[in-house]
This record gives sequence, structure tokens and C-alpha cells, in this order.
Amino acid sequence: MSDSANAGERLARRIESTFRLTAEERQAVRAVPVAARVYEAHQDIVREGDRPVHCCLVLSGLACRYKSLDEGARQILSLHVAGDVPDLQSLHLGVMDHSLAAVSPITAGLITHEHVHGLIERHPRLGAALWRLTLIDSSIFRQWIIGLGQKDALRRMAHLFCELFTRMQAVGLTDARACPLPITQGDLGDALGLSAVHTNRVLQELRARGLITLDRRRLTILDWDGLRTAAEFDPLYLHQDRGEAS
Amino acid sequence: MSDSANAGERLARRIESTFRLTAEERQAVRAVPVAARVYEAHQDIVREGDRPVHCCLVLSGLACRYKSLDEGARQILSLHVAGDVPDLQSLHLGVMDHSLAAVSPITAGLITHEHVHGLIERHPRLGAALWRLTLIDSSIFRQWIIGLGQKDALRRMAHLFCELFTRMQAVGLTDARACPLPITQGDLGDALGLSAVHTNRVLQELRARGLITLDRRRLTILDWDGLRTAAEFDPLYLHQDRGEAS
DNA sequence: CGTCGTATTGAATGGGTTCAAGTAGCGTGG
DNA sequence: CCACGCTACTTGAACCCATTCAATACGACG
Repeated sequence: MSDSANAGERLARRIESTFRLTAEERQAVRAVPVAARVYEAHQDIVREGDRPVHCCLVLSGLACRYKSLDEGARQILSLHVAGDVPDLQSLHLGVMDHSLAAVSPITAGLITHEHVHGLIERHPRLGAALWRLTLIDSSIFRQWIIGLGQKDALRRMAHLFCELFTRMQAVGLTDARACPLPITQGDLGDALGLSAVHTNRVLQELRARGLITLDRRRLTILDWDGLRTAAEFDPLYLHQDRGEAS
Repeated sequence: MSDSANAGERLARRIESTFRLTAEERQAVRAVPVAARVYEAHQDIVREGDRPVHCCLVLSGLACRYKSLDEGARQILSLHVAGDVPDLQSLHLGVMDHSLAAVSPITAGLITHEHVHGLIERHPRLGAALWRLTLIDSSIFRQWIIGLGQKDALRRMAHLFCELFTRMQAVGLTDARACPLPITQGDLGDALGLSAVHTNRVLQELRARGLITLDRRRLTILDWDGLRTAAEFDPLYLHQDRGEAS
């Protein structure tokens, strides 16, 4: 109910973190019909091979895209917080080439493709705004590739924490030094391409260096500058400016 | 000259490999003004931080997106063949978050953003078509992540060869078993997240198994089924169907 | 208060890197 | 026509980050 009412607001907020909306466009986004639904941790929302007719807007909790390989190996492709629409690409790619699942218990809002297309038709600039969101997604994938290809485990993990904190900050989900991060070490490893064991060790190293704590599903950044340096984090790739010329 | 004349045709062909165009739309694409330009191997086309006013359509040769880290390390993010538009995202992301360079000597066609926007305005379905191209890009990044995160060097390399052959096939750049692949082992390593030394060894292993040859900048696939199996390659993620419902 | 998922620790193994050296191929100029 | 020099490629050996296997501790929840 209140989820449903807040849903459009969440989406508008996400869009406005990278794109300037007119009052009218903002209102149109807020008014889009959303069907709220609850998922438990590790439950699939959409599966590889599906042909979705909805997009899934995350309303609370943590979701992920992933692909599993033959022998139980799983790679998490991206993590998604409230306001994200992890399967926005399904608007123009009929078949899912990966799955979408809840990492923690989540609430999600389903929006039919039909409604999204309608929104874009009536407000063409929203087409650009949504296209831009998918492009930022793409940019985040590129950064993930850099990490997996060139960085060691510590820098990868530090980078992920910087990214998540920064993204949550942009949509108002953080307080000064901390943000929710309801993820197990095993899943974190699946995201970083590490074993659960090594994930644990690296996490301890980050704690030992006094950079972060991760406790009770909450990430606290004790030393932002130290973390940023360790991660070689540069937020440019998140494109949080609003696309204006410099 | 003839490059310029063929440029629109190349782009139309690429679009039509994943999207059904009307004769009118096709004609509009072919007629878009393109300024052809030559780059030598390893020359930058666009750099991280730039704010491009063109998109770059590859007309011949091999191009790549890449990012370099502090100490000379470089990660190639994607490889691009004739028909690809590797910086299409610059339409809606003002700042480049990575660089674009020639891998081999190439010819590229520059198309101003203005012309692309014009094209989309006059033919709205082309907006969807180009959006779709950027989404396929994104899907390829996801697959790259799977490789870097979960697969060993041999499967990664085999997968890359399957992908490139399949993509070139879709735009008519292959013959029965072979396709151009003008890349050095060093650059190949930068793409696969491997050292040049290990790239060499893995390449030898693929040859020893009778799966491929890579000679004089030409990739020949001796045993497609063997290569596909070794790579665990499933072309779904390339979305080469044209988006029709099943 | 037991139990199952999650976190932690230790030790052995391995894929890939790095360092170092040597070879092959090719364009250029003497 | 051959020497030179450059780049790409190839090979061997030592090392290291991360994995795997195996066991143990914690902690939330019924």
C-alpha cells in the first residue's frame, strides 16, 4: 500500500539523481501504476530465458542480477538498491540473458512494459532518461570488468563498497558514514568472483586496516579517504552529474 | 570516398542483424552523413574524460574500448568490428568513462550526435533500435564478467573467439570457417585479463587441441563444436534474434 | 537448547604472473 | 642483398594470490 504509493517517488528520485526532470515529467513518473510484491532472500524474480512483461523496480532491500554456470558456480553481475530497475533492458531485449533475484528479503514494484512505453510516448524526454539509466548500468558493468580483470581482491572489495555507498547516497539511503548492506559473505564472494573463504579474509583485512566495519548487515565506512585510495575509486563512471555540459 | 558511401550501409546492416527495419528507416540510416577517417593501430579515437560530439562507426579493422590503471595496466573492455558503434552511449552520457582506440589500423566513420538525434526524431523506431544496440553491448559486458569472474583462461579465450566469430558472421565478415582477427597476443591478453606470456601459452593449447589456428591476423575455427563446448558458449546473450516474440 | 546457515581459521594445492632470456619475422637503409 | 633493429612471439623457472578441503565457532530462531 504505502510501498505502492512510494514506488513512483522512488523511481523519480532515482531518475533525478542523473537527469533533470520537469515538474510534469516528475509527476508522470510518480503516477505510474506499480504492483508491489515481496520476495525472500535468494528467491528468483525473473529467470534467464524468461520473456518478462514487467520491469522490476526495487523498493527496499538488496537485489542482484546473476548467472549460474554448470557446476553450481554463480557470478553476481550487479547489485541493486531501492530505486534501481535491474531489468529495464527487458523493454527492448525480449529474452532475459541472466536472472534477477533477491539478495536480502526485498519488496519490489512491478511495472508493465506497456505502462513504461506509454510513459515514454507521452513524455519523450523520459525515454532519454531511461535510456541513460541503462547506459549507466552498462558503465557499472565496465567498471566491474576492470576490477575482475586487473585488481586484486582487496581493491575489488573496497571498490564495491565505495560504489554502493555512493549510489545509495545519491538516492538518500545512507546516513553520514553508514548504509544498509544486507548481504552474506558468500554472496559478496559471488559478486567479486572470490571464494567465500577468501572473501572472509579480505573483509578482515579491510577491518584490520580500520577502513570499514560490516556488521549486522550494515556497512560503516570508518575512513572514506583510505577506502577510496585503496579502491582507486573515481565516481566518474556513475555519471551522477545530470548530463549537463560542463 | 567509397568508405563514406558504404558507411551507412554498414550501420544499417548492423542494426538489421538485431532489429527489423522498414525500407524507409533503412534508407534513412543509409543516408546519414558520415565523415570517414583512418587511424593507425593503438591510436586513441576518444579518451576517457572527453565529451564527444560524434559517434564513431567502425568501418574496417578492429577497435576496442579500454581503461588504463595507474601502473601501465590496461583492461580492454570490448572489441569492435565493422558496423559497431562503440561509443553510441555518448549520445546520453556526456563524459566518456573509458577510452576508445584502434587495435589494428582501422577506418572509422564519424557521425555527429546531432544527426543521430535527428534520425531518431524523424524515425522514432530507430531510437528503439539504437537503444537495443546499447543494451546488447551491455549484455556482452555481462558475459565478459562471467568469463573474468568464473572461467579459467582457456575457456575465456575460447569464448571470446566464439563470440567474435558469431558477431562477424551476423554482419557478413566471415567465410565458412575463418574471420579476420588483427590483434596481437599482448592486446588479446589485455582483453582477457591475462599476461601476454600466459595468453601465448593458452593460445598454444587451443591450437594443440586442434580447435583453432590464429595466423597472419586471421582466426580459423577448425572444430566449432569443440570450441563451443570448451567455451561453454551460448549465443543467447548476443540477442541476434530480432526481438520478435517467440 | 539443538540446529542450520553463516562466519572463521589452518594447511595444501594450483592457475596465472613475473622475471629473464631467446627466437622469429619483417621493413628499412646501407 | 644482407645487416640492422624493431616488434611480436616463445620458452623456462620461481613465486604468489586465491582456491579448495577440512574443521571449528558463532548466532539466530524455532
